[in-house]
Amino acid sequence: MPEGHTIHRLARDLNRDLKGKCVSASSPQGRFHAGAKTIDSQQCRGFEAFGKHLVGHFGDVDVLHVHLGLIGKFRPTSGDPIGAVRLRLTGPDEERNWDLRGPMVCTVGPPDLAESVADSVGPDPLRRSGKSADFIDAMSRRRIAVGAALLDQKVVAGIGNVYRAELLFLAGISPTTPANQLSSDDVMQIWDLASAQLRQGVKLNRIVTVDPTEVGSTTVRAIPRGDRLYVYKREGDPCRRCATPIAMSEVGGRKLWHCPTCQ
DNA sequence: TCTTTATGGTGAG
DNA sequence: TCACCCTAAAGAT
Repeated sequence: MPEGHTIHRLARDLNRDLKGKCVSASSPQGRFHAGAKTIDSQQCRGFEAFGKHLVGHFGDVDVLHVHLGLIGKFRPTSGDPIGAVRLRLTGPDEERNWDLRGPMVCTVGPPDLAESVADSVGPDPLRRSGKSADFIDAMSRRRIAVGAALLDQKVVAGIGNVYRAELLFLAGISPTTPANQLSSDDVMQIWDLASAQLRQGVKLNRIVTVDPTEVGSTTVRAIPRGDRLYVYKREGDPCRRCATPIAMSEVGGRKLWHCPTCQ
């Protein structure tokens, strides 16, 4: 489930378990022997997220870079490794492991690796350094559809296919509007919504964009699966606000859902 | 139980 | 534009 919120949450959880601790690292699957050996038995100095990129600091000079891609998982487990575990990290609690499977990227490099990862993406609304001005500037330079621009990690870091659809619904913007033709109010609204929604995603460890009162719940946590989103994967279902059937199209090479009336 | 699909991104052609 | 990476939940049977 990797959009930006997942990675920021992962960094937080990994820090709670491993930051400041001596960590053992291994590659049960075998494809990351050298990298695991490099960070093995070193002190974990902390993890941080840049959009969908996870960066871990070990010892004085070693940097771990992980990108989960579409199918990667990095989860706490116990017992023998199951399946192809690329990297296993274990802290002082030897019964608890963090197992990485199916990542798109898993490398270890020198200190400037962290910098190059940070520089490879645009502003991240979940980081203090993520500035709305950079987002506004990037949007003004794109003639492509806003629905495509929001998937470009150079424009804004951390938004994926679920959030782009949901944010555009919340903002009431048609996905095919050229990014550089949006009003400055619309662009700022998208940024603020992204910031708030991703932050909630980190807190809940899941994507919930609907207002609980609109689906008969009292809290966001009580919303049943299937009622948590406004448009994503709801083709043909009635819009939660106007009952117009949700439409599906392809924008930026990926499926995008929207309400033709509300947007 | 098997098949399909996916919240991502790269690199070849 | 498409194959690929190669997990795992959801859907089909």
